[in-house]
Amino acid sequence: MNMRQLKAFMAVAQTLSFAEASKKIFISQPALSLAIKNLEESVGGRLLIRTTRAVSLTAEGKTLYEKGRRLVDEWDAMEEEMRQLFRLERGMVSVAAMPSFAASQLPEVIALFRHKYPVINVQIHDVIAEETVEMVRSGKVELGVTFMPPGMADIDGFTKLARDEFVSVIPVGHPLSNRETVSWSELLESDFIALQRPSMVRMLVEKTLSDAGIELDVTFDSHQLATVGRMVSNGLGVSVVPALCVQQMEQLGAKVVPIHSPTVSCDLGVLTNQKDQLSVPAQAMFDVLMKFYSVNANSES
Amino acid sequence: MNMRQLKAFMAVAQTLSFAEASKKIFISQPALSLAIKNLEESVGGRLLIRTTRAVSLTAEGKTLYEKGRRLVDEWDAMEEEMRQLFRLERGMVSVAAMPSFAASQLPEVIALFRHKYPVINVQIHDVIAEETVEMVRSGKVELGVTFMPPGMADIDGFTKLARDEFVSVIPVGHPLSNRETVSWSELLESDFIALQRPSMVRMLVEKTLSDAGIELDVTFDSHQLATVGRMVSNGLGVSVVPALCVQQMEQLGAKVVPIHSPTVSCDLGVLTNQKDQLSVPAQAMFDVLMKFYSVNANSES
DNA sequence: CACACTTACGATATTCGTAAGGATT
DNA sequence: AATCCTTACGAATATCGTAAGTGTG
Repeated sequence: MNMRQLKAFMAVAQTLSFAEASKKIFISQPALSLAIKNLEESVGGRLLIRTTRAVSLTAEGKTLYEKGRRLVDEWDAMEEEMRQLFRLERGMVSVAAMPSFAASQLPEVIALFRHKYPVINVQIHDVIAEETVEMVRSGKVELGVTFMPPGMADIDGFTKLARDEFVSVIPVGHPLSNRETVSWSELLESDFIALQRPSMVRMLVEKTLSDAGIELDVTFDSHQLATVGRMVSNGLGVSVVPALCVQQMEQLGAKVVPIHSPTVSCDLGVLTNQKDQLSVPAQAMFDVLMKFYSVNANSES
Repeated sequence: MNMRQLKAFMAVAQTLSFAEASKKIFISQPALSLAIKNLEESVGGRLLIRTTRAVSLTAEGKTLYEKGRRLVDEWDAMEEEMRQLFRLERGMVSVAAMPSFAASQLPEVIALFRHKYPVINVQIHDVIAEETVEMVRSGKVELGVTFMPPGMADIDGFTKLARDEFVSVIPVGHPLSNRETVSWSELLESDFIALQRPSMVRMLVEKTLSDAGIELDVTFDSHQLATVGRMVSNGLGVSVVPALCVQQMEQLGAKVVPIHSPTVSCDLGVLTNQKDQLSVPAQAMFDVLMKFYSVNANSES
């Protein structure tokens, strides 16, 4: 007994005619006849009663028809679903991203992805950088977008998207707000607004400054980048954020100025769990991310 | 995609090894390899990740494994059930029988059937003769055992089992109780106990007597043959029943004596719905019935 | 080198379509 | 005679097993 035979039987059971059924399933009528014969031999008895003028089901045939209908439907649904999965006409991809990325570039990336694959669902986990790593490692998500801290650079499954140079965020009207660049020492003459720990951005800033022997005095801190931006634009002080967030900060009404001495920089990239191969939708999302940054890089050069 | 390929995939998914899986499903390992390859081509992408040392499932492979497990289980169950149906290792037969048969020979027949086919369930409908015919005609039961009234002899789907000559039932100690035979006129000198209408037995007795110009005066009547028998054995009167019921009447303590002038007789037989072929269990029951009566006929000759 | 999967290839089995046969209306 | 299913048979396709190939630990 095989699926072809069962489908042949179902077609005959529905039409009660070998001739019609054979057209329905696109085989010749003798081929159908043979398929039914073999099916009957396989199960050990008659399923159909053929008189020269009419075809009907035996009691056992009726049983098989009832059971078979569900099975064939499920089979076809499964087959179609598998094809859809590979054609990206169905499916889901789960992505974790650190807040500074989730709030800045990610919506654009998702819009691009969604435009290209309109029926693939995207599950975003907006979590701190450390948890992004953890979620990828544990398999809760397939992709994670985060900064790769310079120290732990040899985790495999990290693909660099771009190098990010941190920039200062300064209120409009502040003495430094129209400068081409500012130095840390100039910046720290104003009150400093930082992200609350634990935060990768906060950590990178602190580490760079402490390496350079500069002391950071944090006047205000907040969990949300948007709050930091708003505080700056209201003149409460200055801050430093990844270049990722330039647009966001400007929209919040603050000025953005590059910093030097020392620069704070970090690699932005995609994490994947190397022991699992990416699903088709995850690979597609990965490609969209890569393309997004390669296009951006080209436009900048 | 076909069932063989799916089963091959399930085996690999379970063992995570082509070599082991191939042993499990009794094909060579290259044949398995090819089956998986073809399955992957059919669905349009990779289901398994093969490194030289380990096999694992892709995300899509996991989906197929989950869906496929149910489907394969249901398939195997269906296949086995169909085979069991034809091997009479599963199934049911529904039989209608008129009360005089249901209460006399039927238990023996069922015991024989059950001994031969211990797992086939038997559904008995103990109904009056007219309803036996109706239940077969409407398909509620596959077989009906009843008398075929002489008038409507050309209903097809009737197979004669035996000719039944009605006998008189007489209390022990009654003047006629030790006779070889009795005539109707002798019998009707005593009070007559009959089955209540509607009853095929009652109808046959009345018809025969009225054809012979004999008037029947019914003193008592009852629905149940057992009650009639008990009433006779308690000396309330005499009755006439099908020869089928001889044993039952004797067990109830009455004497049974053949009658003549005129004899009442009728064909006992099996009704089937000619437009439906019998199911395997119904055919088996039919055969048991036929054998039961051919053996009985032989033993009497 | 050993192990595990893939590819190559000839043999076997299955399935197919065309043509002919048989039975019923 | 027309219709419908079955049988016959050669061709095409699929599947199989053996043997050789490939890549990794």
